[in-house]
Amino acid sequence: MANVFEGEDDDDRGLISDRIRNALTDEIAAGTLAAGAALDEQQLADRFGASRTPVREALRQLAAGGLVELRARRGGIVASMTPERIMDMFETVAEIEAVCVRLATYRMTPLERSRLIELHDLSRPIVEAGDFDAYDSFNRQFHETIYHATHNGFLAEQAITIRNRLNAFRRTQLRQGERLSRSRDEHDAIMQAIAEGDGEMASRRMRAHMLNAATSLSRFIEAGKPA
Amino acid sequence: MANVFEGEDDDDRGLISDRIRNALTDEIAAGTLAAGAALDEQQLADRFGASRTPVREALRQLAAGGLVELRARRGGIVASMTPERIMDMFETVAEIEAVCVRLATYRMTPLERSRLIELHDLSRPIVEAGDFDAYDSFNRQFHETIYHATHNGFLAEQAITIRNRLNAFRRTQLRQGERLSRSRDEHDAIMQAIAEGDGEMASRRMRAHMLNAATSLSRFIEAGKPA
DNA sequence: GTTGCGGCTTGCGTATACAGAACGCCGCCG
DNA sequence: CGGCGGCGTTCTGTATACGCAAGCCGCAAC
Repeated sequence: MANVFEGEDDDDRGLISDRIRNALTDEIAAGTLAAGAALDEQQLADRFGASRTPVREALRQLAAGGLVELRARRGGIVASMTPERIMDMFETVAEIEAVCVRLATYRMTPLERSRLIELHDLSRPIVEAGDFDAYDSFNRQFHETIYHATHNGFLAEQAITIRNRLNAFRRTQLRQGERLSRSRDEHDAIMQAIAEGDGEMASRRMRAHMLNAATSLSRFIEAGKPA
Repeated sequence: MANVFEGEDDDDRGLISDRIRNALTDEIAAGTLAAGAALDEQQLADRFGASRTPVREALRQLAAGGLVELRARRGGIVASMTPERIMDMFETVAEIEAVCVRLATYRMTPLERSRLIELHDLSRPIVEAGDFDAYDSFNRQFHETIYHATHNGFLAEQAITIRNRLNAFRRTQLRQGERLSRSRDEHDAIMQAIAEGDGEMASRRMRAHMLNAATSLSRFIEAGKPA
């Protein structure tokens, strides 16, 4: 959304502040940095071999993203991501996706529609091969295509932003082949509703689809870490 | 949302970077700083009698809020808020509000329900008196009460954030008494749907309510400035 | 006349330095 | 023995300095 980064997702290249931000994001998501942990600027600067300035920028960006909390003159701490909060985020993204697919159903151009169908067809061999990484990539494309088909740039940005935020906590991805084919089946049902021009139906199915994915993950979260 | 500031809304006090941020926010919203205007860090630092460091922090925060755009090594410009983009924002907030009221209908506690009814009743004398400022304040409370009644903290934060973003461009508020009573009537219809426990109905009515307010404003925006 | 190259200028990204506020600790007093 | 106040440390907030990358303009060559 707001932050316009170059095409870089690789580290080790580009702005140091971005590298620090990415590293901290990973560590927070991985739980290496526990919730509530104090984030000392000087300390982080030393760790990354940089000065405090880029560390500060990284912290500000993370604060904007909700990963850290900044108290005036008392430094930053890792935001506490309770299981409840993560579930709230899942529900929110599910609702937003539901809105997106409803609007997209009514507004997508024939070109966008064929592009989506093409994408969806492409996912069949991926599921059959059980290629998780490929499916993840496809899945992202699939949903983002829907975002853009709303023809509402702002809404699309919001959806992508929240989705990315959530992805930070999704490293423990589902690696069950079963979930893969179920996901595709759900996509299929959504596609059908879109084809029939029934936005409301597509919306309900999308919401269910997202919540299914969420509850599959929730077990890990519940069992994983209390905070 | 993410940025936790002290209770301060007054300027002239507290962190300099916050003062700069507030000042720039006001100027951008007021149109003093036109869309696309270059934001030179040194220049701004001189204007505010500060150094570049707090200016940078302010710009980063504004970028996170979407008010300015930062291109790497090419400085910042005021984000171009086209009428289309503002309408997109209105539609997005309308959809999110619709989601909120649906969830709230199904989840609100009796206490929250009575609180909302109480609030709604309070708005009648305000409308009759034609007190725009008071209605604005009430309206904010009304909607935020609904957000919180979703019992989804994250969703509530998102709703408030987007609503606040939009408010920056709402200085040309509607000052028509007619709109006031229409707004209250629409609230009334929403309340009725909530009372009947019909979340879908409440959702549709909320969406219509928000879009009504948006189209009322759009004339000003269209007529006002092209960018 | 047009196009490509090279130096110059501007301003961002980062580093370092200084001042003030918050927290902890120790000693003193009740 | 416990509470309170002063002092020191530590870390944030801000200021200043430096290097480099990108844009721009002019000149020269074709």
